[in-house]
Amino acid sequence: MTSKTANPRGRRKKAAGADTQSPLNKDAIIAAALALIDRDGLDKCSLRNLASSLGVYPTAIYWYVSSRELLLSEVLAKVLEHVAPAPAQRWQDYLRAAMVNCHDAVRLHPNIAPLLGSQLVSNSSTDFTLVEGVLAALQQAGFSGPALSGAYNTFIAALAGFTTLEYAPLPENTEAWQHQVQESLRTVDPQQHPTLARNMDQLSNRGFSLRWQNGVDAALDESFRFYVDTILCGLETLVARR
Amino acid sequence: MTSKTANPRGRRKKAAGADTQSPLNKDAIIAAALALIDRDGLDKCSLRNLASSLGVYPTAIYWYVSSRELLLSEVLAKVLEHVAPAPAQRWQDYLRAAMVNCHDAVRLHPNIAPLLGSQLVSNSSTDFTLVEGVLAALQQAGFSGPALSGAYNTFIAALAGFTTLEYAPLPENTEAWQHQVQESLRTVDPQQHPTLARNMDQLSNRGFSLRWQNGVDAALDESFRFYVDTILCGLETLVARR
DNA sequence: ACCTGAACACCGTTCAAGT
DNA sequence: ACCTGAACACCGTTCAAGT
Repeated sequence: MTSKTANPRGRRKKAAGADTQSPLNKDAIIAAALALIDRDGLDKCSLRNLASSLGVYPTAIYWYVSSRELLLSEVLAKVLEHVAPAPAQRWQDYLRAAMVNCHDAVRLHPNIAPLLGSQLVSNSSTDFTLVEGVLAALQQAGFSGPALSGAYNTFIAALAGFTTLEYAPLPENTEAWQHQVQESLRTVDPQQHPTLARNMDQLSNRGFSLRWQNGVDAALDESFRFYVDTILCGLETLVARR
Repeated sequence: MTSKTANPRGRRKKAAGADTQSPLNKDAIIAAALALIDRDGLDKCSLRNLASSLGVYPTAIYWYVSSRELLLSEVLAKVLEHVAPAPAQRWQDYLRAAMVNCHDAVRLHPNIAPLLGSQLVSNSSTDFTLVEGVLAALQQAGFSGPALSGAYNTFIAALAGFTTLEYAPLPENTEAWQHQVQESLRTVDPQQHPTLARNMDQLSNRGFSLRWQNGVDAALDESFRFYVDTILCGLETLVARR
């Protein structure tokens, strides 16, 4: 790699996998950050690595973005750009589509999963499309007043919950840690944990906290469908009780 | 503060809020880490700050703990130590108690919330008490085979989901950011987002992604009860359909 | 066995300076 | 307006050395 200071013309440096040397702008920074996250993971997306991939000095990024935290929240917003579904006849279809869209979006960029659990709250992108859509669907379902906000928070939590866990990064000790988990599952005491022992074949590497791979290597699509059904059935039943 | 190198006797240094100078051990390290997280937040819990609070050199901690990541997962395990409820007659009561216990545990240590979303998966503490209890409850409910693992993953995801979001850390710009959120809520277009506009008084600072405070300053207890009801109703309805 | 102390390879962010 | 370049105050982790 060439030295950073050996750049006498002041021209944009050419990094290894750098994109075009077009003028820097916010969208290009966000796109490059997402590419870096997809390739190397969330904590490898430092401002220094990001700047290097863009062929600029680290501090140049601060002209367009005020902090790493806000940059990452914009990356998440970009990933979730199109999760708000098209209007649907049945409110159940709208909510189901939102959950599936969110799941699909994160599956394409699994390394942003930790952001889903901690930044979805502070989205604030003034884009209330999904918020309005979910509220309208829940109101159509029959929720109003305090129950509407309860149902809304329930749904948003459900939207993030499963997917956050499914793609949560597992320890990097891929060698030792994986065998340790497998060993602890193999030595489960059937006296002490009978239900676990009896269903081990179904749960091994498929159940949360019983896995040594995450959703990238061991998808949980069947459980996700069950999860979506549970949320929608729960909302249906609750609204019928009023 | 006294210099770190001015410690000629080799005695334990006395830090500002340090505990007893008892011999270092894993439990003391975990307890000190949790105290530091409670006081200053998750990312202020560096090995260096932690060591300083224990009156030792940063690298001393590595004798007891192999990495910061595993230390934090042990801190989470300690916080969730007693979430597994006592056996209950009705499976619904067991699952509800587990969710309430988890919520209560995190409420006491809200700054660990991000760990809940990303480390609960890799618990691996060989403590399968909760896993077995949840599986037994779901089997008692009537789930078996693939549906059991679907129900299990659904419940674990539900266990972490709401609480993770409720206590997720919001941007530190408490001055500017809070007003920005409030302003964007005040200027919501009733034409474009009618349901949101009509229910703004219920949702302002109470709805996810419509808040400028997190669960510490603005609890969401009512929504949480709604959420628990939704999960349990959903599972009840799904099992009845089989 | 347990801890010190130096060192390595990083971080995010601020700020003055260039063009 | 936009970027460079140096600097500040940090990081996690490794490893040799002490006791």
